[in-house]
Amino acid sequence: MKIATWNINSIRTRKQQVLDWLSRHEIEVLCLQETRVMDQDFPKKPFEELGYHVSVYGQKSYNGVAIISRLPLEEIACGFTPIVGEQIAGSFDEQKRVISAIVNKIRIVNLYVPNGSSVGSDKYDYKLKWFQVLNQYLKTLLAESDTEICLCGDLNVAPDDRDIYDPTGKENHIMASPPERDAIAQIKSLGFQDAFRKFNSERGQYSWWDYRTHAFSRNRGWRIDHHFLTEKLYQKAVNCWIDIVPRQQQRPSDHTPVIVEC
DNA sequence: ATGGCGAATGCAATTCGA
Repeated sequence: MKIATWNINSIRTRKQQVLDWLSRHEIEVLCLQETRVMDQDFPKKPFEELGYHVSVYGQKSYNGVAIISRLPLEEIACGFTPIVGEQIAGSFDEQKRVISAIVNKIRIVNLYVPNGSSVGSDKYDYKLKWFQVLNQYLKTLLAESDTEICLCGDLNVAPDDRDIYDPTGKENHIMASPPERDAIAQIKSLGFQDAFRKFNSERGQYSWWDYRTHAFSRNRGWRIDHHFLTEKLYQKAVNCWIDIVPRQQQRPSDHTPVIVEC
């Protein structure tokens, strides 16, 4: 089955592009980030008419995640709280960035990791603290069941220098600073592996390009959208790739879809 | 170093993203 992740930067603006893309590909599960609408405003109907089930967790203007699936979504969990409890989740669910469900016996965890603004800022602190809550969340999921996990989404971190068009100054750059990469390493140490790197070790393949400075036409991008898989699922995976076609279209999202097949 | 673009809000100009 193919599981895709795509930060679409507004479902209102990108609805038709997402529908077209789903119509042209055999995608079983699509994880969306930055839907940027409240749940009642998400256009579920056209996706349901294509034969998908839709589960959303959104808010006005910012953030927002959704899972779109051919098979029914089971054991849906919105936010950190249902998994880790209020004590650990604190106020982190005020921003709608986490949705999870079981599809075809695989637990899908769809994440929109905070961007962090710039190294040393308040938002950067928030990002690092958010990662600590995520760590507890994943530990709990792993301890509670032997279900394989596909963690995917806009992780807003480039795991290594191959994932950045120009790594100069990365120590102080958001999405590449050592504490952010440590957070990614911590997730991996729980038992996750980067699906994309199972099949491709070349540099220069990206999932996000800045709207400004003609970044896309010059391929000045970053690989920040990922699938991290638990061991058995990682072994099962047969391919993982980036589809740059949606980024080439008129009025695109600044991200493009990444797909894993397993 | 700064700003570049695009979306949301809401109707002009500001905030935010990465």
